[in-house]
Amino acid sequence: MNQIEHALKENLKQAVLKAFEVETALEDIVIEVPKFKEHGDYSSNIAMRLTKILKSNPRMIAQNIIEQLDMSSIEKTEIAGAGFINLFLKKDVLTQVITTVLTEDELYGEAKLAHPISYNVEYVSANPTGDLHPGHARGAAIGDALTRIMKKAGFDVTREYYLNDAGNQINNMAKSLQARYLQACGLDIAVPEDGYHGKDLIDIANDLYAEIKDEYKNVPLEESVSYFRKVGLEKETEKLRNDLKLFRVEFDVWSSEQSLYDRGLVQKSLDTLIKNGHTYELDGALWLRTTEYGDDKDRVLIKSDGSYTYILPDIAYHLNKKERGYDKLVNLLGADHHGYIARLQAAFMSLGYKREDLMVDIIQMARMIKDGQEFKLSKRTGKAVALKDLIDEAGVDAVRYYFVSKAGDTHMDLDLDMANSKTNDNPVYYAQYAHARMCSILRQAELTECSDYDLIVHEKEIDLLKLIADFPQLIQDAAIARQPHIVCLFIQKLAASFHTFYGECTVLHAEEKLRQQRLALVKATQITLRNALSLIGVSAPEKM
RNA sequence: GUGCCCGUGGCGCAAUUGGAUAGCGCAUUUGAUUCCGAUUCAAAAGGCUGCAGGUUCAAGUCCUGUCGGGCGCGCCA
Repeated sequence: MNQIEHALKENLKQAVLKAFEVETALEDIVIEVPKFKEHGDYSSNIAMRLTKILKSNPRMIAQNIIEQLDMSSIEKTEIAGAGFINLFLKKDVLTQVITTVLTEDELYGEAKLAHPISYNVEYVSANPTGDLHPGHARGAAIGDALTRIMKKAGFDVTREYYLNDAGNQINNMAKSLQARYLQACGLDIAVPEDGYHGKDLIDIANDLYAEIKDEYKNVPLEESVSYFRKVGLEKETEKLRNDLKLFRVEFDVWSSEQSLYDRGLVQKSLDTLIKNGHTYELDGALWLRTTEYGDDKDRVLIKSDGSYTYILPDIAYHLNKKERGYDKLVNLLGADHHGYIARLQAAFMSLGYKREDLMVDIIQMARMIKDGQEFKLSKRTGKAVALKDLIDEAGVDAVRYYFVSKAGDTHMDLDLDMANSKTNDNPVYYAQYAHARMCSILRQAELTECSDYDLIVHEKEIDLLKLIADFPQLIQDAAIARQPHIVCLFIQKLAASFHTFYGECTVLHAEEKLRQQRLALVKATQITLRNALSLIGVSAPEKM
């Protein structure tokens, strides 16, 4: 319906020009699908928006506009409410979408942009020090769906994971793994207080012991720690990749923090900040004047002992992303790090970049519910709920769908019992079942192309058509707003609309000509639903 | 103490980013299948959008205050 909407907007624009000799930008003409069918297939509030300029009452303006409309694709118009212009389309404008969908197939909904903006989208970026927890899982599901949607919308997207493989937390991980290894050797060594107490390190240590036995048992701790650092990093990173892959989440680029040091980029960004005059020395430390750009206090870059704080490599990382040529950077950040946004953005601007080129979206924490009780999710207590546990409990499809179906900035519960249910109360199965139903119908009949769809007139058929036709625009909306849950809402509506249609309109038992046209409609619905599900990374089974 | 996020029928969430009568699912009550997959459909009931002001043609949405919940507030990462 991109095309239909575009044509309507152009139509309205010309009508406004003819009626009032006022030039309006196409993007200022807003048309929408009304909540209520009685309000037409589309409606526009353009008359109300023009009241200020024209100093006239909106219904009068609306009247003048509709008199100038090109009616070739419009059945009728109405003025309603405070001055809405409601547009009712001719039937064949809607039915032609069937042909479009059947022709484009898996490409239906996809947009091609002549000059796409390039986006770098970073998400998850969990430290390689333990298992992924549900908060990471939510970020992974949303980030993956978002990037699929943005790509479908025609954006140039790179999916990126920032691997914090340097810094204190890695040393802590190394010492913790070292302790676990020595425990495996039979020694009574405690994991450091500020170390990582998760079960994953025990598993890695046991595997390691099986492999190398006592090789490092009697090596002085200071000497062997670098070994455990290296091995721990490798194993933890591998585990991250595998878990994410199991969750159908993959990245185009894995960026290493350590390599920022190795390539001198940390030093370079430090030099830039100093050169730009955004730093000062105090109490033997070097500070970044982030308050200059709205942070609530300045931040230390170099501690008085000469070592760097964590923010410095992060600054280098963002500099590096911009220097790789991306127009826009998007970060999906866990809500527990929201306090970090202001200083990151301030640092970004200190490098000379524009605030709007770094967009940070918060992914709220999620509570896991099982048997009516909450799972606690602490990575360091050793009693963590991991991504893998979730997959075992409810399956990849259900977990992904649940996370994506709620807006990222809302606090949500994931009820694992519901995610396991195979009935109407589970939106994933509801949509998948609809898809299987469509495939079942299509299996039982030969589909032939129809030259026109004159018999598609039933109210439920038209409802389906409108949804299908809206899909391309919906993808644009979801991509621009960075709100993948919009696609899930669409999936629910489409599935529900199909089930209703199914109840009221027989396909296989209809008279031959109608049967063919309805088959084509079912096929178009099936393609659209499948394409929508694939944007969420959820399978569209042909049988269940 | 201070900053950010969230308060929408019993529960979980929507609301086309300021638009028309606040929707959907679950749960509750009632109906529908000799027929394309009942993992389905139809219907009823359920609301002063936490509270109080304000902004305008129009507020769940924006502003101010207030109450409640979550998360931050290191020369940790």
